[in-house]
Amino acid sequence: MDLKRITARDVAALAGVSQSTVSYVLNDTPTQSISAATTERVLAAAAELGYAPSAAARALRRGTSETVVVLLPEIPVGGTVSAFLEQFSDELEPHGLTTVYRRQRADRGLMALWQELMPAAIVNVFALPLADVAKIEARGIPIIGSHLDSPDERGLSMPQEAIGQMQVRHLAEQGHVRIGYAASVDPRVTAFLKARVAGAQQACLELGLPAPVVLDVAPDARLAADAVRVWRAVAEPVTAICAYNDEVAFAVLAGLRELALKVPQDVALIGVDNVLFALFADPPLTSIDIHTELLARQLGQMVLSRLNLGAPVPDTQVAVIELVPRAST
Amino acid sequence: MDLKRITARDVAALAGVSQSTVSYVLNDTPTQSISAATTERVLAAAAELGYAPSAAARALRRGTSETVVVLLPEIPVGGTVSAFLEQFSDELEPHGLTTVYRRQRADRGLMALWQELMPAAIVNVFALPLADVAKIEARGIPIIGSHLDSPDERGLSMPQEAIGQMQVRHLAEQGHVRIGYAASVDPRVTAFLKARVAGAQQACLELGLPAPVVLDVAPDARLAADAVRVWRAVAEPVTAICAYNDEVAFAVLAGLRELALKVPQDVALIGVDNVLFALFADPPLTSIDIHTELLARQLGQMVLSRLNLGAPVPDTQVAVIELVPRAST
DNA sequence: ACACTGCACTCATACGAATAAGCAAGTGTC
DNA sequence: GACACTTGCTTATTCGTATGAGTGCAGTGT
Repeated sequence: MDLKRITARDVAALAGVSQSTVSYVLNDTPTQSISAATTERVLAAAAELGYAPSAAARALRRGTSETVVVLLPEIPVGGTVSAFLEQFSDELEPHGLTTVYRRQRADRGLMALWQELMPAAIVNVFALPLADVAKIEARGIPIIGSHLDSPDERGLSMPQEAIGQMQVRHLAEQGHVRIGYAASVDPRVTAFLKARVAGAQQACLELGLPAPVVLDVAPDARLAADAVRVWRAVAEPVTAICAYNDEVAFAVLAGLRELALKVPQDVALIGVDNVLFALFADPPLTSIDIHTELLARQLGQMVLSRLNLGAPVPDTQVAVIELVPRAST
Repeated sequence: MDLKRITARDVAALAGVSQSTVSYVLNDTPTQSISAATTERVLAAAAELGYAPSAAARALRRGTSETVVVLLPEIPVGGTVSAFLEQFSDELEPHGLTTVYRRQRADRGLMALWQELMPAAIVNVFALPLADVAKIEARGIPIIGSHLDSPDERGLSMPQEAIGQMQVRHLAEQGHVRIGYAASVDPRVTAFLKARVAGAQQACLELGLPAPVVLDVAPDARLAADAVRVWRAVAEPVTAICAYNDEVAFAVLAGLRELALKVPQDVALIGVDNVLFALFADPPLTSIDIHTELLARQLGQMVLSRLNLGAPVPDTQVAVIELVPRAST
């Protein structure tokens, strides 16, 4: 069988040097100087044999792998988040880092994960046990993330509040006063929902508007129509609705259509995510575009800089969300 | 520093046995019998110390890791596919397998990947160099996948042709004869597009209908309207349109709206993916639901059975696509 | 009393790469 | 010409686990 693992020793034999030399050459070890001639011979031999170092052996020896673990909540995530994750892994790939997604099981703690995978870094999107975080960071493994519910958040904060604020501000600019908020009933997004609602409330407060009327809107046209009736039934009816995202906005739109309300004349509507479908809604749906590629780059840079693989992250906060005004407002 | 790696030797010391015994107990090694008392002591010690075996050391020793690599085409994928991938990794996780996604770079071949990661299995969604496949499978590493363009496909075949067929058959049942096909202009999906169009053509042939009129539809309402004009301009105008997916269908819908054509009276429309938005379209959009969770389970079972971790896959082909009829047809 | 067969362990080694330590040859210094 | 110092390598060891090859001991057969 011609299929044998090609090791550094094979490369060494072909190049006529020792295995150590191969390692020094391929890693460009700064503490060891190697002549140009030898370097070239080793590289040629490695290329000829198609040598690829074993990730396992390297990880074992170094005590840390080239893996970045992203800890996800137990519940699956959709569209925007998965696009973000994909782009994030694209950021790390050029630096030889492999991204691994892990649903954090309740029974296995952070320490077990560290021992098992020896990750180069850990990225989290929810709060972690602080004691474990401290221990692991003491070991030199950066933990980067957005602690949605922790006040002392370092690392990336997805601008959830800013989204709600931007929605309300846009509607206020159009002259709306009584604003409704269409909440998602999906339990997996409650953390995001809370933050966005809070942002909307804050913006109303700042602008001197009455607090937004928050109603749940299930993905069903008839139920959405019921919600719309509630918004319209009060003395000073709601004239503009912020939806948690474009899906909810579409449900509201269907509800409005059922009640023969005109958009935006009777009620204005704004979503979040700027999905392609928003462009083709009737009327086209105003939305908030979340630039996941920027967020991903930012998070990627944070990880890389903490691993000394990239430039330090500039402090400048780029605008990662953008209003996309269309006919629905 | 209280943060030291906990090794099998630590567990052994606490349980009063040798490191080998710990390994035998934890792996339930069939060739070695261990008394019940010792087993219990070891397990207790491991639990107390929070021991987790090092994936790297295990992979190095065994020559194969607990990683399943999914090879993706160079170009990013969206919605349905990423849902599928997520569900796929959920299938493998309970068996201790970690799923890793890799964009296959042109310069690094299969062999390099194998050497680097020593995967337990490889899953591919496009054709691979057959020579490398043979070599790696000879090494006992299953390669499972759908070779979209290879005739001898084993493993999973996403039923792309069946999708086009199902669309046409449904429209034919409604009495439509002249059928249009709205193609996506996105170059990253050409492989899927071709297969779906082929399925539609085949169905037309079988049903004795004229071949479908295939037109590109860019994500733009005006351009979509242009396409609709073409479909309607001929002597026997198209009365029903299959869209590549729901996004394209929405664009077509916007084009139809622009031309004040009634759906489904003037033109019927059917999409693919059954996104939530389809439910809220005006009129609600008939679509094809792809049961990604079933596909993912099927592929997961294939992998597990090839790794002798699960029951052999039953031959029964479950229906992974389903027509969701709504008002648009 | 003897070898003989499991049983339940321990010992020692290998996986492949990284790296500390060693070492020969050359280079410069006074 | 003896000294340290640098360059360019090699040798030996280590990471943590799995596993083949023993080893001691209780029980069984003759």
